[in-house]
Amino acid sequence: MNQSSPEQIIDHAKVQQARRALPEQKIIHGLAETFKVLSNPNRLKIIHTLAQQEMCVSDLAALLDSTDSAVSHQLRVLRTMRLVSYRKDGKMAFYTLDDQHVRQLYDAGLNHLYEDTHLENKNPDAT
Amino acid sequence: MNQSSPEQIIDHAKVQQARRALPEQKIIHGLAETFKVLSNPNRLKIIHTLAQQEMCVSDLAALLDSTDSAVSHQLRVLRTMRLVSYRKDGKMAFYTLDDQHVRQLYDAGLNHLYEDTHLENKNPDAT
DNA sequence: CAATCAATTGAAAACACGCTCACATATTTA
DNA sequence: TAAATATGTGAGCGTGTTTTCAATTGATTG
Repeated sequence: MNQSSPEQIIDHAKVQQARRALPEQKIIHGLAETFKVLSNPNRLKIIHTLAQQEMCVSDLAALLDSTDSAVSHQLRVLRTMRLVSYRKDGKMAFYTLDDQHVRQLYDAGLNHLYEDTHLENKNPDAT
Repeated sequence: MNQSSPEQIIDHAKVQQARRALPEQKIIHGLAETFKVLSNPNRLKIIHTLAQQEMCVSDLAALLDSTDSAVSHQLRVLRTMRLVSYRKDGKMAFYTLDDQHVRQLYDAGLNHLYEDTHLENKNPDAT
């Protein structure tokens, strides 16, 4: 926080009105968290892929041209946020996307980007 | 990139199919950029506020309980991404949101978060 | 013109992120 | 049981992001 604020407010009424219009801190922070998880290319690819099918760690690593370890770390992030779930089969772990609202945000982002970029949507993933 | 990948692929066909299903790098990176700008609480508040009304730098600083300088730096980020525009009036600068698609993503995020919060607060504990 | 004020800027500090590396764990196979 | 395999984890390193701080710019005011 900023205890010492010698900053000059220009329009008190406007600031107060805007303050009332803001969502609570809890909501804003949750929202930032949600968008942050979508702000990394490799996590986006994981989300995109696991939205369509389950996949094990080493195949994801191959897909992302990354290492098992790096992918495992990312999956832990997604697990902690309860965005993915997995089933164990022997020594392997098959992950799937387990959060509909993140998927919808991902799709919304994709659609807007395609509109803006004037590209054709080459991804018939409207399941 | 990862040139030396001694990692073992389990299901070649699945990896290849998933690779074809991925959007191009350019799209994925743009998407990550878009979400990244929404991944910071103060930027979210700025976006929320400027979507409703114009506001000058020092009032935004008061609203966010931050400093003029910090806010100015954030506004530069948003300006660079062409998400906000501003008009100068004397020594003051009044900013407004100038990107409809980021606003829609913000709203989509908010809606989903509210939905989720309402749903998950229902605790079916009493059986 | 000097003082004041809103805003901006550059550099550095403070902090957060993502990867690698080495090792641990658990399961299967020889 | 020993070796191999798939995954998970903690520490540490390089990098990027956000804030702070001091200084600057440009516009107003006394």
